Amino acid sequence: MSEAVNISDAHKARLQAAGLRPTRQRLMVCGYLFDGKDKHFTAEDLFRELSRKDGGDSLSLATIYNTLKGFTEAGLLSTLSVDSGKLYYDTNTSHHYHIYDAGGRLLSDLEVQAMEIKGLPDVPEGQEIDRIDVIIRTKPRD
Amino acid sequence: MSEAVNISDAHKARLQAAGLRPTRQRLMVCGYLFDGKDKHFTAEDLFRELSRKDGGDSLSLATIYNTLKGFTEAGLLSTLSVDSGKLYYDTNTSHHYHIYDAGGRLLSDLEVQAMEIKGLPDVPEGQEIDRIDVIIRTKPRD
DNA sequence: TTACATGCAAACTGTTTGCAAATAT
DNA sequence: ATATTTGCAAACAGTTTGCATGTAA
Repeated sequence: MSEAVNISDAHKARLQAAGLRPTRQRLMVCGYLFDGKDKHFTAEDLFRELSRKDGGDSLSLATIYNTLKGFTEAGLLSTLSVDSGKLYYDTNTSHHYHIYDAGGRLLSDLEVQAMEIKGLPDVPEGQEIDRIDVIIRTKPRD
Repeated sequence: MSEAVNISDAHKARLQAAGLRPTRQRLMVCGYLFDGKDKHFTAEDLFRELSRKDGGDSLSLATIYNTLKGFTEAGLLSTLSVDSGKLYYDTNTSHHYHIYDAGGRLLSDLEVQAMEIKGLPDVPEGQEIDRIDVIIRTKPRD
């Protein structure tokens, strides 16, 4: 029965730990994003999702953009560009790969440790590998 | 001495084979793109590059966009999104991977056959792998 | 001479920003 | 009381499009 309070407290703590003030808007975003399931979405997706809640309280699109940017800088989200044109956010901030069904616009995570990439190239002098992005793109079987 | 004519003829043939009329603008683009070296560039990059030729003749930015789109649909170019926000074109249309130095904004090709990806996941029912995009992102060594 | 390509400007999408009002500390 | 955050509208980047003019076949 005190469930809601506890979840809300967890979000508040998460924000504070990240150095972000727990505003109503940020808590709304947390409430939607951090429910245990990994999510992939654009700013527009999140805006639509939060707007259609009948509660009446909402947030502006500009705040969505600012919030997502802040969360990303604070390490609460990661970003991904599958599309060029729009930026995808991912609640999974660990290093992982993706599989993308362009038709269904469906993006899922793949564990790095399930896959192995052999034959990595030498990187230029003074450089090192930051990370490796892998996107497996699928299409309907002919 | 007839070198220039031959190259120009090759571009003309390439366009015609792709079902595209060899206009002055498309030939200019070919002249810059297909010189044997693989190139990675944005529409803006190409526009700047072709604009600064002192010849005087030039092309509009809209034509650059239309031309690049047409070339891509005709299979003369491939595209790539490293950045989200802008679309990169690649003169290498075979299946290959990339290595990207975000600092220097430098993109290079990697041979698919030099690398091997093990542990590919099962794809959803009725789907098959279209292609796999790999981008190795490098950064200065700490 | 006809279908297609070009160039310009205007439209459009995704994202950022300036600033006054609201809110967290 | 002070520093941040919000929301709006305006600005911005990258890209596409409508339409009159120009060009290839």
